Amino acid sequence: MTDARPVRVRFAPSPTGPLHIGGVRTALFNWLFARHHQGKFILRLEDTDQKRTVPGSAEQLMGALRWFGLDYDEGPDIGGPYGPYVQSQRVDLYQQWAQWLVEHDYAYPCYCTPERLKQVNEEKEKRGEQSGYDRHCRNLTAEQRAAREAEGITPVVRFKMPLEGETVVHDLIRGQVTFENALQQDAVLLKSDGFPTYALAHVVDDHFMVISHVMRSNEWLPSLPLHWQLWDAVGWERPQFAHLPVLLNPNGKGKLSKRHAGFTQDGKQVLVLAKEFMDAGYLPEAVVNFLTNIGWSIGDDSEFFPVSKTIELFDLARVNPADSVYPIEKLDWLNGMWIRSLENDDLARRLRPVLEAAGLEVNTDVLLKVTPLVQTRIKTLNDIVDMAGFFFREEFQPAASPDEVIQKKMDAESTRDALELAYDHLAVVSTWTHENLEAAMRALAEELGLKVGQLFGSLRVAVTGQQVSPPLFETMEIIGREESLRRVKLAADQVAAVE
RNA sequence: GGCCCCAUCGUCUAGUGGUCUAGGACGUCACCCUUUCAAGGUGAAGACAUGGGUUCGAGUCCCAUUGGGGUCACCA
Repeated sequence: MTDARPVRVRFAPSPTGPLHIGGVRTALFNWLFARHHQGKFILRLEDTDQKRTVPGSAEQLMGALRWFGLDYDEGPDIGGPYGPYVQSQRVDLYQQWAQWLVEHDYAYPCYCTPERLKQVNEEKEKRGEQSGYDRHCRNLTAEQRAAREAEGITPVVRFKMPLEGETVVHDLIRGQVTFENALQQDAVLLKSDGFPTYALAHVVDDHFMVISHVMRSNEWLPSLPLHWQLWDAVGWERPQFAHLPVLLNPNGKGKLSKRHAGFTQDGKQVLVLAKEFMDAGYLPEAVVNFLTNIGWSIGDDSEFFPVSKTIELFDLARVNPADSVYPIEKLDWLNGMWIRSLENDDLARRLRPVLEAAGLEVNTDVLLKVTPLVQTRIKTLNDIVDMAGFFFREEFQPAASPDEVIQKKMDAESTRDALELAYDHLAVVSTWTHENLEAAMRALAEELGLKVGQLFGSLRVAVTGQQVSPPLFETMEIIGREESLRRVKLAADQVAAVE
């Protein structure tokens, strides 16, 4: 890159609803690029469509970016030297430049009604021609314009696309792309409500905000010739462009969307919204790590690494131009990797709100002891509720059925006997440590001619109420002698009832 | 349909003309470890879409075909 301008990139979403994971990815790549080059990452809100703007979504969006660690240097809520960073607050600027374009014959007012536009299209279709505006108002005389104005029609402003030749654009990821001008449209720049369209607004803003690189999803590539010509018309120095590959639906069809995402093989719903990832118990580090491995690779075969490493090595040249189905199954793996990499108190700190949200009362001492036990066993933070919620429940919930206590090749009677003997042996264990407990129970299993799996299995269900749990004796150690014994007794009685 | 982009295991990817009988990861399967479940260890199956060129030599370059995606708004 020979561009000497300081790196300034932006993420420019429109606050029209919840943030999509694809948006997070676009933001992430911009952020990585900025951080790698010690440049600035800017957040700009593109709220020029009054009808679609939904209140509160801007705040949610900013919250999500922060949750993912994508801090911006300039933005709506923090300001900056080139503000305001909300397009609805810059309408005068766009109108001024729309006016300038008209005065310099790069654009023209168009008085056509939506009805006429629709009619033109239908007729063209009937004749088998390409659809599109017929440029009816492009060559109106001053008198004709005056007449329309006199009728009280508020025009839109359309760009005068060159009628001949071609526009050769340059994309950092794909190289040169050539478009035929005759096939382009005279796009609307300023709507009749006085607000600009994306084409005008982003060019004006990118210029006045001194944006050096425009990195956006490749859905924008087809409109690049229009933007390219617009930059030429106003005569400003163009930023460099990079059109990022998009995320595709895992179920095969189309770009990733809430509507069509579907379910994975194991029946889990495919997550699409940023908030869904936040709520599902994923670590921001894991989601960021996950996203960096799609369409970009670090180059050395590793896939689990901190974002600091990504910043260090991030390079647009390594961005894969092909779209990709997002490998959602890797997220669980990466999340597990990240969970296992956390220090105990850090993991405990993140686990606490999950337990509290499930209505459990969290004792810090217990949590700190439970955390290492679940660390290799949970894929998401939320998994702790099912795996170890019993540590924090007010009242013990025994297994739903005594059948769960009874292990294979055993019956109610032998199980009850084993449990009662276990009770006696546990009651006299010298010091209540998991080592002592395990030694005592192994001895008992041998004495009874049971496999450890049989005895331990019954005890596990007795003590935890679950077939799957953290290691049995560590669990009993945390629960304590009295409560453990009570539960063993309870299970023995429960089994006895079916004899 | 027009235009544009893209094309390596099921999926994410490495691969920038010879080191590719194509490497890694997730997932899957098997075995080991093991008190359940995980984690961990070992191993297995699994891909250059097709057809033409260019070249001494092509996964890598060119063309076509096929397939996929995007886009054709007074939405971004």
